[in-house]
Amino acid sequence: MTSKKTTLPPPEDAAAAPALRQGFLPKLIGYQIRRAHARMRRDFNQSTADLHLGFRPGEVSAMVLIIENPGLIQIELARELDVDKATVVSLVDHLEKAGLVRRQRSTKDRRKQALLPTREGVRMVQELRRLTEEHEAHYRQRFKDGELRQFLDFLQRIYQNDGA
Amino acid sequence: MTSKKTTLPPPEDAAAAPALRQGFLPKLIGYQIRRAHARMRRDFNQSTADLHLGFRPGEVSAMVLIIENPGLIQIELARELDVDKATVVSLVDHLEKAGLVRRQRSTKDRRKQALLPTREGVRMVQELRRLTEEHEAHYRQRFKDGELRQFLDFLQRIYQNDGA
DNA sequence: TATTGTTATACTCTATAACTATA
DNA sequence: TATAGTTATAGAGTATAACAATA
Repeated sequence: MTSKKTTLPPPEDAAAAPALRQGFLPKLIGYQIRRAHARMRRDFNQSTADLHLGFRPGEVSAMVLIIENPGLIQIELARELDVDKATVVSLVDHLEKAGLVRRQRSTKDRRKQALLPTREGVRMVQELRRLTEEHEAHYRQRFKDGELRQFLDFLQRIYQNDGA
Repeated sequence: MTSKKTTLPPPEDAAAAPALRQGFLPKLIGYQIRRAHARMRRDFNQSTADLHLGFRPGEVSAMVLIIENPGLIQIELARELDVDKATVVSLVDHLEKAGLVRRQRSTKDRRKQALLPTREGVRMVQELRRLTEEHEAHYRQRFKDGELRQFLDFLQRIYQNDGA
């Protein structure tokens, strides 16, 4: 799937080790979700690096949100991404330097920075979308249609904190 | 659930914003898993911080694996945690300084460092287990029994990379 | 006073590369 | 030569605190 140039050991080389006892870990949502996330993130980063794109998951999300909601202000982006406003500043700095978005002070409320995609930004998201879908396909194929819908729903239940 | 002392915006304050358009993001496993993981990790860290324990998810996993497999060597721990061996060195350093594990050179193969829990380590894991189960309960309650089993199975499908 | 954005700073997590010692 | 562990270093990702401009 990806070109492995790392020093990481081959994961789950079935014949290699006699399988460790994991105690109560496998029953923990937190444990399983951490491993699954780390696996996907590493694969994704490797994929973008292979194409000399160097985009990270959070940047793709931000670009999509800006394109879908042109004029989005930074504080709203922070809320949507569930990160601090200071984190968004450096994220947008990076996207702006790459020529993918531009900031525009709101004339109504001059505290606000509206975010707008550039033409290059729109083009890049199209490319990143193709890459992302390709990456996703490797994982989606492990699920039947109904299972995928349910999996996404389960993940959303974790994110939504009303029940907590 | 946790004492919020951060500057993060209140997440999902339903009445606050008119809900952004998310484009294709919600259909992405990668997007949903990233958000879900970030939410759980933040809550967990906050919980341990509140108790002045300061343990992170990866450390709990490592401690459980060492207790369940006394004499585990570092390279095996790295493989199980799916991280580089250098990462394990600093992880074990931390646990050793906290008095929870000790290293013991293998006499058979003096390259290997066997990891053994201290009495204090065993005691700490009992405490961390209680904390972890309490933390998990907030999320588990959003799932029926069958759903939880299926959710854990789905997450494992992501982690296992044979199908990729 | 409260909000938006910014800067400065720091901490966690993790990887890579180069090294030592052992096999 | 290959493996286990270590050290040094660096980068991504994120948070906190203090601040300026604006409301």
